[in-house]
Amino acid sequence: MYSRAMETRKRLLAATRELLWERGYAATSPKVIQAAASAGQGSMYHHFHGKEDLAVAALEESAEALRHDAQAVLSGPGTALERLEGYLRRQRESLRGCRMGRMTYDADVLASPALMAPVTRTMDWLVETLAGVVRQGVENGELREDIDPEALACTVAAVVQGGYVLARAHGDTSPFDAAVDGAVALLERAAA
Amino acid sequence: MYSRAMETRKRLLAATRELLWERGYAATSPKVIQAAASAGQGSMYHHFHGKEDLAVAALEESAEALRHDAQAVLSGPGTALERLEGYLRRQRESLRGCRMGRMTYDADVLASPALMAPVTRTMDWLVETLAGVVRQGVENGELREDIDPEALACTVAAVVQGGYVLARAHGDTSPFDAAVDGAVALLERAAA
DNA sequence: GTCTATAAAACGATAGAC
DNA sequence: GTCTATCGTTTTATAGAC
Repeated sequence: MYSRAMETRKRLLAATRELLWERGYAATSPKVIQAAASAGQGSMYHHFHGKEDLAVAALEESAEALRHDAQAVLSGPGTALERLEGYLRRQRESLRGCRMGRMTYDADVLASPALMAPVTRTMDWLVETLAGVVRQGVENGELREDIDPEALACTVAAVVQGGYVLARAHGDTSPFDAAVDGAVALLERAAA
Repeated sequence: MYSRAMETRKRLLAATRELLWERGYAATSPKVIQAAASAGQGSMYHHFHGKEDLAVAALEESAEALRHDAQAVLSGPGTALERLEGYLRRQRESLRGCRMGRMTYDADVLASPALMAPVTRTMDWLVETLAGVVRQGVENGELREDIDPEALACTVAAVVQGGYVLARAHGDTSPFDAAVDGAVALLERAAA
């Protein structure tokens, strides 16, 4: 899956990130990671202490990427409303779900503080960042004054996370897109 | 966990329903099901063809219960808006997540049409039922005419499913409650 | 740094006695 | 209907040669 042009350590991380997204932590065995990374068993245990250690490193990379992508939309140009809509509408592989959000339904992840840490940190950061955008909109007079920024931030983040679940249940991206359309329509009525 | 006053078959189903909710399918072994149901290995394989067969039966029971509960709120008394808010606000063990929704992140479930069927059917039913309530509200003149019932239904369902994910990521129910508060506030602005 | 061999445990299922 | 014994596989990790 990954060419040997990349260093073994990086190939292991890239393969793990992909497999964690696709199958979660518990369902991803060291063996399939090694196969996907074209690395032997010895290499994996040389570069990492074990499956958990490798997964934590991979999750932290994915968390960083997620924050980077969201940051680009949320602190980019445009009004607060435009940035919120941009976050909701930005291209997503909706059927694959959220790299972080999906971990909350993996029992092994829940049981490991080290694995949960990047998940909690990333989702908390996301909600706070969204709340900051809403707060700006309210202060600008762009959004109604009676809006609760923390609550609306959670709603927006939940629409995305829940949209993934609906799409995966349906086996098709359309429920994700519909959930976003509905949310955008509601948001536009919340303009001052 | 379950007293022997209940028949073995029912104890197996009750234990499986609980474990599927708590840990998902892949992470639930026949052994822990048997222990929780106070049933031997022989009993389990007498009453069911195997783990998958038992899980399908358990999921179908949980799906039925979920539809029953949602139906009670959504086709109960009150205006369309009151029923939608009732659905969003009704008591949920938000940290436990959704019995159906969580299955969409279990690789073994995704790979089995038999296990996916109740999940797909239930979520599709939920969205359609919510859309029916929205449609009534629009026809009543209770909700604005420019609302897309299918889209708003997906948004409402997504807020709940995503609220669970946020709550589990945060380790605390408050993001779920905040997401619902934000959604209710938006919905009230969509009144005609 | 990477390889192969090995190990202890857990998994899901089956066999056959009672 | 329920029990125990057993099977073949997979999992995660370690050992030790190269």
